[in-house]
Order: sequence, then structure tokens, then C-alpha cells
Amino acid sequence: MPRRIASGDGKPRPATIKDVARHAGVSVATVSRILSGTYPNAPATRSKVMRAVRELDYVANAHARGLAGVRPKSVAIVVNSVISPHYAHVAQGVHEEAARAGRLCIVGTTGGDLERELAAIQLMREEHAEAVILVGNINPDEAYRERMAGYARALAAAGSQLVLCGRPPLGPDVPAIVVEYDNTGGAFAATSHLLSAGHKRILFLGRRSGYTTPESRVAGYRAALAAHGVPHDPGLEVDGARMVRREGYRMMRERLDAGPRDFTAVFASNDLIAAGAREALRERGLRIPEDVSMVGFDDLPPAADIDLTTVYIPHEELGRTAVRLALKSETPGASEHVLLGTHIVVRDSVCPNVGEASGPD
Amino acid sequence: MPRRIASGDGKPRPATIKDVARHAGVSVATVSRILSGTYPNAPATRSKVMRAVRELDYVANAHARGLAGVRPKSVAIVVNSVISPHYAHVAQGVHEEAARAGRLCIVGTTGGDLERELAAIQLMREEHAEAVILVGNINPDEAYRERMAGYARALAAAGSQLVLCGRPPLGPDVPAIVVEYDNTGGAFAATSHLLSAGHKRILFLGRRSGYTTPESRVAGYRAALAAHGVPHDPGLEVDGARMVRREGYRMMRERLDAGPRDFTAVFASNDLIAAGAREALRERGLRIPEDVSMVGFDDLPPAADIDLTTVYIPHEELGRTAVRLALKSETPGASEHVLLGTHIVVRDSVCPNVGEASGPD
DNA sequence: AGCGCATGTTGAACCGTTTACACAGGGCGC
DNA sequence: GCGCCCTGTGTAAACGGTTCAACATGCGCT
Repeated sequence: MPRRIASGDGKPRPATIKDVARHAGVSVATVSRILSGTYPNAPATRSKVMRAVRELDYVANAHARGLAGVRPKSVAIVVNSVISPHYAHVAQGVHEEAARAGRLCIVGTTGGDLERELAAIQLMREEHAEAVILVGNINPDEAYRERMAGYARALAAAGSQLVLCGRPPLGPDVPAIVVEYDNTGGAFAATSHLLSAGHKRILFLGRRSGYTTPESRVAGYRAALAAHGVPHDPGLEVDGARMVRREGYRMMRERLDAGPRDFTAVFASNDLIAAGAREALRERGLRIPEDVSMVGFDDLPPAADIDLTTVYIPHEELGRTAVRLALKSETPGASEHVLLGTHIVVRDSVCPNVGEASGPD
Repeated sequence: MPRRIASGDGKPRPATIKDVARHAGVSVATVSRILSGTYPNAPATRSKVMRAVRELDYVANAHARGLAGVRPKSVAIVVNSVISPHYAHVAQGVHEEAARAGRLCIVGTTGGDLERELAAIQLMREEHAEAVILVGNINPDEAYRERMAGYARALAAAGSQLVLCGRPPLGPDVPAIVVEYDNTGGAFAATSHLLSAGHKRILFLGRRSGYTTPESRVAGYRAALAAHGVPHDPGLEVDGARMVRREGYRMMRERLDAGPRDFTAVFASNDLIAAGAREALRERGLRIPEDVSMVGFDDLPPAADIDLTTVYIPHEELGRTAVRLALKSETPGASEHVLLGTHIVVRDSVCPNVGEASGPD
């Protein structure tokens, strides 16, 4: 039967620690200590207080507690969008680990806009979250680096740990924990998989100059070609705008419209691109893997549905690691760099090359 | 060049409003008023203060502000999981509308566990969020209703608006805004679509007794059968445990293993179930829509990939509406009930029935 | 008995804001 | 020239917790 304290005008008002103290016949200090559980206390007092808490349905005011110097038990995460599967999975990992540690999550979305990201960080700074986790791909020019470094230092000064998740470090003198995954290695493995099946003309779908994630994947692609002694044709690298399904469709469609097919395999920079490209191929009557081999990246839901060989990245583990490292470091200015592994997941989207499209020569 | 105030031991400490006041040569009240922007102030003072704010890189302490009686600009949302597409889309709507209104989002996840949901609400109560939005399916027994009603009243007393999103009202005397979507109507339309194509033996895949969402969908299914004068065979309703893909696979697989096929069409209680069932059918060499017609529910990503006719529900609109209504109501104890429409999305998963499987008679 | 010590409890200061109230000074009507 | 209002600013009291230093109390020891 939760009772509530009546103020002057009879409106219910949430009980405060003072109400509990009065109700239990002890001081506020005693109530505070018993509730925090970190000080010795007499069992009799303890049960009196707990009864008062129950009867008044008391919950502590997080603002008062935060103001009194107790770091709020919260973790902030800033993502591009909560719909995008990669971000959602990372966020899931963050939530899991945060829940395990009794923290709640503050989530900000940016829609990919840098200004909104910075604004979100500012808000998180006001909230004094224990950790601020920035996740995802970014286009790091010099101005960005400069401003972000300023924000990083401000967060450290405010006692919040900054974590960059799937994003390169800001610099040696900027305090931040960095949790990345191996884009280049994954792309190397994926490309090698196609090369081993005899493919030499491999379309790279979804290059995006200036953005770190697609660039690392291009780098792995090129490295694999070089390692296998296959000549690199820049004409096989197709630029994309946004890394979404319809963009994959558009790129493949335009490629097929532009002239005779000059590739036997496709390495899509992510699974959504792959799904879109697959649709464009199907419209031309080209089947995967019989006519065209394809490998994706991310191992997200569409991949299993369309039997796509792809590169698994530990989405949730990224989020979990971010939280774990952030909460572990008691000094908020910590710097650390972790690289999580990726590995190829083989499904049914690659066939041995029978050598039809051999390139423009 | 953000400067930071040095405390005794030389460690940087975030600037407070006092530092700003001292730096600008005015009182803290003046700084507060100028920053809040709601009081008259002299331009000269204003620019002095703004300069000090910039130079010290001052951001207000959200805890102090909250304690001083200003309702924090935040909205809390409690979901089952942030990966699940439906929840993610609702959350996206919440984020959008919250961002538009300058609010940040606190997100709690429950994993479908009622205790964790209640614990999350308790945390949100401590945080004094403007609104607490509970989203999703639930199994409402009497004990649940009782406890949740208590929490609802506590939230109202603390000045937070409770919103139930895609979940039935708690009762006439419990303060909450309810935003639902038309499950029954959508299921009626989906079933009617199959009936109109001549199907009479329609398998309902994914009944889950006690849970509100699947139950409303079953209700729509039965109503459509009745409206078309088609006899209702309870044996065609298959129970499911969790509403996920593998469960859809399992249900269909067991059904096919159990004996000769006694249905010509399937109404899956959501798209994931549909995708799983489709896989089981494919393993038996049964194609959609040539051999079996199928309709899903939700219109989430897998649906488009597998050309599934399904029922669209306004996921994001649910979230947006929840936030909009919650912020609109100035009195936190408001009650309201909104029902958003659903509609069928026709793709390529239904064929006219040629009348092979006619049932057990 | 007097002492030190461990154990529990209390009063009060403090955290950083907002805001009610007081007040200073200038312009204006009388 | 006096009182009045208006504008802008300052002073100080909340807000609801935590925690430090101080203080009772009971106990075993010398």
C-alpha cells in the first residue's frame, strides 16, 4: 500500500529522504547510509528504515544524488540511427553490458550529421554520464579532428570516459578508448575467398572516399589482389553515396546498363549493398552464385535470407567491450586501443569462375 | 581555446556558473537568467556573459538544474530489445520526435522480462523523465495489472507522463496515454485477402495465448473467417513460443512432418515467423506463392526481401505519436487512447487457390 | 574506576542551479 | 522635485541527496 506524503494543497508529492527519516524516527544521514549499504548499521534500525521506504514508496532523486557528487550510473551512446542493424546490434551489446552493471543507457541519434553528434556529446556532458560511446563510421577531416579533440578533453575533465567504437583514434594526446574491428583483414579474407575460386575481375561495390569504414574495406580488397598477383583495375571500384540497399541496387543497375559485364564476382562493402545489387542482377536474369559470385560484409539479417557469404563482425561484442573497458578504467582520461577480429561466414553465393568475363583487353 | 578552472591540486575541473559569473563580473543569477533567455537583460551584460561561457567552455550541470526544479528535458523508453526491428522502428520514431523537441532519450531494455521492466520504470522514476514510454506486447494477468497500476500512479505523482505503446490500457482509473495500432483490423484484412483468393484452409501460425498482440491478430483472423462464412477449424491455429524466425521454421516443419498438408495458405502472425515458415516450406520443395500462399504482419525488412504480402503497421508513427502526446499534455496524469490504422501491402506471395487441399473430411 | 576502542547515529556543510524578493537607478508625469 | 514604474541586477533560500567530523553508547581491558 504505497502511501504518499501530502503537501499543503493536498496534491501527492513523492516522498523524500526526509520523509523516510521522520517516518522511521531516525536522521536523514542514517537513511542515506543504510540505503547505500556501504556503512555499518544496526539490524533494528535497518529494518525500521526499510519498512518506511516501502510504506512511503520512496525512490531516491537521481538529480540530488548526482549533485551530491555521486557519479550517476548511466552510460551514453551516440549512434547514427537506431534502425540501422549494425548500430542496433552494437547498441544491444551496450545495453546488455550496461544492464549487467546496473547502469541505464542514454541514447542519442545523429542521422549521420556531425553537428548533431557534437550537440549530442554536449548534452551527454551535461548529464555527466560515466561513459560516452560514439559508434560508427565517420568522415574525419582536420576540422573534425580538432573539434572532437576539444570535446574529448572536456569530457575527460568532466569525468566521463570517451569511447570510440568502430572509428579510428583521434590522436595520441587525446584521451579516448578505441574499440575497432578488423575491416581490412575481413575485406582481405573476403576478396581472397573470391580469388581462390578463380575470380580475377571482382567488382568492389560501395567505395566511399573519406569515410573510414569503406576505405579500410577497399584497402583490404586491394591488398588481397596484390597478394594474389592479380592486377588492380580502378575501374572495378564503384563509388556509393549512402551505404543502403537502394544504393546497391542503383550502382549495380547503372553498371549493367553501362555496357557488357566485365566482372565475374562482386565484393559488396556491406550486406545491404549486396542485397540491392542482387536484386538488380536478378532483374537482368543473372543468378547468384551460378552467374555471378558475391560476398558481402557485416553478416546482418539480410545475409542469411539471401544465402550470402559475408564477413562476420562482432557487433554486440563491440558494444559490450566498449562498456566493459569504460567502466573498468577508474581514471576517466584513459586511452586504450582494442582491435576485435572478423571472420568470413561461408554460405551459398560463390561459385568457381569458369572464365567468361575476362576484362577489357 | 577552452580554458578550464584549476582547483587546488591543479586538476582541471569543469567550470560552474560561479566561475562564469566571476569571470564576467556579474552575479550567478544574472548568468542563469541570461542563459535561460527568459528574462530581460542588457545587451552589454549579455555579451560579457556569453564570452565568459565560451572562454570557460561552460555547460550547465543537468543534476543541479533538475534539482532546482526544472524538469529535465528527457524522454524514457522501455523496450524488449533494441535489435528487434519493430521495437527499433518505434524507438526511431521516439528519437526523432524527441530530438525535434530538444529532448534526449533514456532507453531501457527488458528482454521481455516483466521484473526487468518494472525495475526499469523504477530507474526512470529516479531520473524524473518527462515521459516514460512502455512499448510492446505483454502478458497482462491480474497481478501485473495491479502492480503496473501502482507504478503508473507513482509516475504521475512524480510528474512523469506514462505512455503505453502498442499495449492495452491498464484501466479507467489509471493515468496513462495509450497509443495502439489496429491489430485486429489488420489481421481481418490480411485474412480476407487470402479468402478472396479462394483459400478456405488458412493456417494461422504463431498464436500465443495470453499475449495481447498475437491474440488480437487471431481475433481478426477468426472474424474474417466468420464474415466470409468459412468454417473455423481450431486445428489450423498453431501455437508459438517466441515470435522469431526459427520458431516460424519449427512450427511449419512440425506441421509438415505431422501428416499430409491440410492448408493452402498461411497467415503468419509476423514477418519473421513468415520467413522461417517459408524456409521450412522450401526445404519440402514447396514454393510461395505457387504451392502455398502466405501473408505476414508488420512489414519489416524481411518482408520486402522475400516478396511477402503483409500488413503495414506505422511503427515510427507510434513512437512519434507517443512522444507528441506525452509532451503536449502539461498535466502529467493525462489519459488518452489513440488507435492508429494498419493496411495491407500487396507483394507477390498470394495465388488464387486451385482447390487441392480441401481439409479433413 | 578510568580508559580506549569499536559501533551507530547525528548535525551540518556542500554539490550547482533556479527563482522569489529586494533593490538601485533612470525616465517620466504630476 | 517628488513619487512611481520599469528595467536590470544582486542576495539568498530552496531543491534532495551524501558525507565528514563529532558525538553518544556499550564493552573489555588495565
